[in-house]
Amino acid sequence: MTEKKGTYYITTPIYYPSSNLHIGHTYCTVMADAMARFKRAQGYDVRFMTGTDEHGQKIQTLADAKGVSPQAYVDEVVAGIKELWKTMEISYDDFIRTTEPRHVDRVQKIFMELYEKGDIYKGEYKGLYCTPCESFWTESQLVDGKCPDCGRPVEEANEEAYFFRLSKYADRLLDLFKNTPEFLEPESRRNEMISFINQGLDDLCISRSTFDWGIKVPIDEKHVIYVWLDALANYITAIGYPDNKDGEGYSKYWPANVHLVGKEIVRFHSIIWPAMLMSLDIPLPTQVLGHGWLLLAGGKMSKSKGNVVDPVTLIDRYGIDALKYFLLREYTFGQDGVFTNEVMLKRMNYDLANDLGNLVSRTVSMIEKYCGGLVPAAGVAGVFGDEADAVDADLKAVATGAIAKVEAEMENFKFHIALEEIWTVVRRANKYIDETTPWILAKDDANKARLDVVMHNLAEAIRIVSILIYPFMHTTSGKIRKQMGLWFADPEWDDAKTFDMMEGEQVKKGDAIFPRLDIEKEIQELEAMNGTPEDENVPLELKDEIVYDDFDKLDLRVGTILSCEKHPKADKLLVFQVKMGTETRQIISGVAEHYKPEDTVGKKVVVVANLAPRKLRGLESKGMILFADDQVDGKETLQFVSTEAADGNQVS
RNA sequence: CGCGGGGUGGAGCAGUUGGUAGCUCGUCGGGCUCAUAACCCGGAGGUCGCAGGUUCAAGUCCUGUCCCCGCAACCA
Repeated sequence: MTEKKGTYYITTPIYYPSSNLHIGHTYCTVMADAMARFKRAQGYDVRFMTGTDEHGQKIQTLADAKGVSPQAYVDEVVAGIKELWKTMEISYDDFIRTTEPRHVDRVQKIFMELYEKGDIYKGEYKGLYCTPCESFWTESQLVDGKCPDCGRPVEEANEEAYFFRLSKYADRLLDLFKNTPEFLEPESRRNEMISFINQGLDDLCISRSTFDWGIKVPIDEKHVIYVWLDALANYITAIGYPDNKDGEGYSKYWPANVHLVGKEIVRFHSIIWPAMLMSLDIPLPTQVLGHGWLLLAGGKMSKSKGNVVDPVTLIDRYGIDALKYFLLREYTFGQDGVFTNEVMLKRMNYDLANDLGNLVSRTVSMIEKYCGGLVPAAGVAGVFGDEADAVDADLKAVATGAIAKVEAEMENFKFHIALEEIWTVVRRANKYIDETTPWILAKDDANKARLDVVMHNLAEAIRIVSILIYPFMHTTSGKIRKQMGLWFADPEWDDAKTFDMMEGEQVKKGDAIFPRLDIEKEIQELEAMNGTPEDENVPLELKDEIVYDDFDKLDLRVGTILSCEKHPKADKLLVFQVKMGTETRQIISGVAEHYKPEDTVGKKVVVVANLAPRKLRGLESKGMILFADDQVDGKETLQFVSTEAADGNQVS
């Protein structure tokens, strides 16, 4: 029996259900799932949490636009998310939604705890307010002193708001990063956070009164609790805090072992969240891990480019296990990785079909052919000569030694190396077949004893592999075990330490575990599915509709770029002098990374000529040059929107 | 002089405390036929961004320098 260990609490972020999830979310959840299954296999009492963060203005706005209630809106999206996790066989123990009463109630209690500790105070959110837009803006966001959304004047206003004394915890947070470096990994993120704190922490605004889709502030019904307090708290409300401090949930599983998060939200999890916990005076999670992003060759995923990777499509074609294996094996935890169909398909073919699938296939065939389909008994050393003993011993050592390596790598979330370690066993077994040449042994009955030992050893190696891959690919593990005659029980993790456990199992050849893929053909078909079929007229995803009068407000003009230079005090800005008929004016654009200044001179462009002037890093910009997104050699870039018409002419 | 990360054979990456430069793919050649045209072996290919320095010894430490990528700021 695998011995019982302690508890292990792992979380994914709670995702924002403003739209369906993509492969990036899938990636994060797959990692958490693999770790949860791994820890369960090791004998830990695992709590694996995921969920959705459902409040906020954006949801409210989306729901309004669709003409449904916010709750109805999120209900639908969340149902889709749960469906996806079900399809992917994600083994979460609980799924928390921030709109659930259990969460709402506990967040309000947490708010009160913080309030009573004196860490929440009512203050004023000072800003410049645009009444029609109901929005606050900072000085730097304004356009010519006016609302950046509607262009109307703003007024100084103070919105009453509640604040959390984040600044109070700056020193303790710095100590945390210094004394407990493993709290946040990878190291690069930690350094970023330290420098962020050193720039000075402001208190955190934790309430809003400009929208109401949220949890009410218990002492002030005009306010709803803003996202951070609401969302981050899920990690403890989901297990019962503060209600059952003595119960099964919180007292058993807190502090969490790992919060797995994307690099974009590391800051909230490693600064705001610990500060909140310090204030509540409860222990901090052991570790926050920031993973990287999956990027596409053409840049980030976006629906308008038609390059969104839909996990469901891939699962339908290749299966859950192949996709999970690829995600975990291909990418280095913590670093960004580039997703391409070719990389994925090669991984699936080389590792899964060629190495693992073929190993099982050839072994089962031989046991059927040479041993009547029954796994022979173990052999002993010293019978078939030193050479035979040596290869046997090496195979055994590699196979039984893998578990310790896998465990060591998994401690550090090195999924890709852990899987690589397992594949050294697979490769060693394939090599063993070549070294022992069973098909030659089979030609002479005198070698039957040796042949049996060889087949036994191969069966053992495969059995061990089936255990080690179980946390990553449990379905595949089951398929292999069925073919090997081991289907009657779930794999016991610690059995991977022992050789010579099999004898007499009835093997049975089945379908290929991972059929070999025709990579060229698959790529073509995937691309065909992704691209919009020519004859289909699929509506674009657009911003809100406008009326003609809105358009008529724009005064677009043709201009010629006379000169261009880099903005002396900004990296991304170029300063253009544009001649539009009688008038030449200075326009600044944030396109320095796409154009060399000298290459733009003489180009004809279209300008929004009546846009209010605005200072950018000290220089005034009067108008806006139009650009179109483009891709050159797979890299995102911009193109001037150009025309041959004469300078100064109107565009309509 | 904002903060941080990185520059290693054609591609993508490993390289703890300094001691013969590894892995996967590709490529060239060979072996085998049990197996999903899969598997196994071998070769070629790198002055580890550049320039100095410390050391018996540096990809690994120090200094300088060039380039790339994140974060923060301005992206009308």
